[in-house]
Amino acid sequence: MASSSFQAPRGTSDILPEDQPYWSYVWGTAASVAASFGYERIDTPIFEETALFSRGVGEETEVVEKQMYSFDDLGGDSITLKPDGTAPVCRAYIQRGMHNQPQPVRLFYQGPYFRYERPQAGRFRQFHQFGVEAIGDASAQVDAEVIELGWSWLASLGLTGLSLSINSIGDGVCRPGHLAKLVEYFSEREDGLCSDHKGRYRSNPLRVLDCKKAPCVSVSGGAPRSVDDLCDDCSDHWDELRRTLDLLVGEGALSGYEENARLVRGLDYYNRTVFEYEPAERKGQSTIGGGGRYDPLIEILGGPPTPGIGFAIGMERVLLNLKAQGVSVPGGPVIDIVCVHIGDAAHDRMLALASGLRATGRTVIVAPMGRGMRSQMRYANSKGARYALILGERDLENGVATLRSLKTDDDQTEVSLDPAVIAEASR
RNA sequence: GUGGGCGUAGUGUAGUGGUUAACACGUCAGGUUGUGGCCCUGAAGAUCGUGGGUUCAAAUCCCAUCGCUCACCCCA
Repeated sequence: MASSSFQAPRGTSDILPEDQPYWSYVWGTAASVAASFGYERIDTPIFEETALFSRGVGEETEVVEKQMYSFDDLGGDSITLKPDGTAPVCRAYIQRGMHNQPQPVRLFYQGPYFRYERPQAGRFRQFHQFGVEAIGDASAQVDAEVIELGWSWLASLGLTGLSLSINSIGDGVCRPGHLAKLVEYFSEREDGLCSDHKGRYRSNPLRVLDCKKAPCVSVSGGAPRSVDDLCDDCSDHWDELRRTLDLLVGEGALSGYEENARLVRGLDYYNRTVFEYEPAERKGQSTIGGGGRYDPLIEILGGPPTPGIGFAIGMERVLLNLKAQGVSVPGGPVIDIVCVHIGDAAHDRMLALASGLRATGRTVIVAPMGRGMRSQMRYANSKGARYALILGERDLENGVATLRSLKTDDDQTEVSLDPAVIAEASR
């Protein structure tokens, strides 16, 4: 590996052919599970106006403050590679007038996201998410539907040992009061907080609850819980959510859930319901996906007041766990036939046969030029081909070729130089 | 942004001061006349991440730097 050669940028990776079966399995399953819930695919641009994120995700979030890939384009506009999927989808909802469709509008998406961070296991600068948004319905039943959808996908992939945590963080009515109580609680116990949060609990007390360091964990254990401070509306919503989830658990659609008062989310747009999916092994990243309700967001982005809820699940994290659990996925493409040719005339004739065979649906490779027959046969074998189709000068005169099976010993037949015949023989 | 570990052919490794840096897998070419897998032979492929220092002598010791990786933070 010469140091002068290029490398993929830090935190990015190539998805090599050997990995593609995993990706298409996971992608494909996501699309079909989402479709089975009546969700429709949407693709938004890779980049958006910077302000969409600073306003939508929140000026003071970690993501906006120090993780965005932003730049001025040649026209002088500030552009940002999307760090998040929800804000762009909401932008599209507003811009494309989706409030004129039957509500809620159910959408799903999959694609790359960008955050400038120090990479580690399951965390990259370019990563991929499968996400879902249900916009235009404030009921707790939609929360449960979204939660079930994500769970259903993860389970259908073959992942085991997953867990689901839920919480309610209140809304504009009750959250201010709760935050004030939290600040008061922490101010009385400031000495017990970890060094990171001693001075910072005032600006964002919720962060302390999320802190995994021993001091903060023990202090926040007794902290006021947001679910205890919910206003009537939020409280009803919370009760209704749990009732619906219990129903789903009873039906076996969910294996269970945990109420976690310490669960908060790092993006500002969340309110009421928040949730996370956690993998069996807590090595590396402890969350493979999460989401929540974001009722204020559409209005913040300039649309009519419209409730919404969604989740995003990290593809790389799903794949990490899939591989760790040894889940097997459908294999990649199989080469049906490698065309082995002896002599230029045979090669030229092979080209026509190969296209004819491809037209019948066969996957065909013509062996490399300039190699002996033995070498071409070895090539065919190492490509894992099912058959070698052998054509030499002698055969040209006789109008036949040899179709040799590479999966069974000494199994070959003569075939005429007709794609339909060869396709049939290589069934 | 903070800390730990690691950097030798495409991949995985050996080599801890001394002649042309080794092995396996992989790649390519051969093993007689038109046939793969196993086996055999051969070839290509590494300025030992980079720069500097110590030494008669450095992949090997020291320093710096870059990169990779793991963790913290945060999140998917």
